[in-house]
Amino acid sequence: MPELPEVETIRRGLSKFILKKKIQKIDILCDKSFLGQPTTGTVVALRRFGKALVIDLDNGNSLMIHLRMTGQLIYDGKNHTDERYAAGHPSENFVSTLPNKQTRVIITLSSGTLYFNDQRKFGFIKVLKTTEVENDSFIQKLAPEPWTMGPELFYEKLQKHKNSCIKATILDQTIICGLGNIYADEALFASRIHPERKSGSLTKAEAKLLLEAAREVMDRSIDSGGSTMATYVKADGTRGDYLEKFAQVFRREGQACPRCGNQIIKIRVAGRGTHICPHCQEKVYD
DNA sequence: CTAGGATCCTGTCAGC
DNA sequence: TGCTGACAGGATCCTA
Repeated sequence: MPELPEVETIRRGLSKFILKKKIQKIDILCDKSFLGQPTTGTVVALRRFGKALVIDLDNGNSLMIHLRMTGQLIYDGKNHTDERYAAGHPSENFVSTLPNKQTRVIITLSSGTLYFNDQRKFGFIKVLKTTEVENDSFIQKLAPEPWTMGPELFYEKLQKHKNSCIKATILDQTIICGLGNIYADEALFASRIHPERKSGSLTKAEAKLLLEAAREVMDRSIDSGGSTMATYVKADGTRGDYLEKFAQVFRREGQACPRCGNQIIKIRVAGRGTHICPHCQEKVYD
């Protein structure tokens, strides 16, 4: 669920609450959700690699966290009058009482508690040596993010995967890193490209437009504190408002296209729900 | 090697 | 009300 902008929002927000605090105890409520041996240590840094968050400790260990579809990180102050910062999968009940049915890991800090909730158990926390983080198989395979990838390289990559749908291609984190289902749809709409176009059919100009659109939609989301769904809340408990304010097509099927007024429709591409304006995003060239 | 589909898991919602 | 199937802001594994 959380895509790059949400994880970046979490990284920034959570830093305020857990930096310099010591992990005193880790309780694992679901074995599948925690890989490696629990560790203690003081939080010295929060880093992000694509959609993965890494918490570095002063004892040489790091916690790599991937929220996947339904993960959520919630910081709760010592008593419930303190700040609470929740981010990830949007869900009111995730935040209401803690721990709850979806709580998988509880990290007790020198002050406050960090809860890892995850309805579908796809996400995980993994203990790694700090020196090995960048060698982790997932992190190691990540492609550059849209801001650091040049349009020429992006175009080359599209040619290499010329027979797959452009949407599937930009969702592949080993090709370009950071986009998920929301921002893929938004970037394709912004650049007027139909998600089912073969990647190899994009012109150099279109590839450049798409890359720039990816940067823009994610910049905008980070600036507004991530996106919102019924259950999404930011790290400080306030809601991100990307979907409400900025999303043009995602989850807007049946509504009028903000650009041309035609009706936005929902289709299925690369196994994912996909939102397009069939008028703005013509399926040409195939 | 690429491309597409199934799969991990829990919960919710639409349609009988 | 109760059942059923589809679907979900992700990534990996298996197959052809």
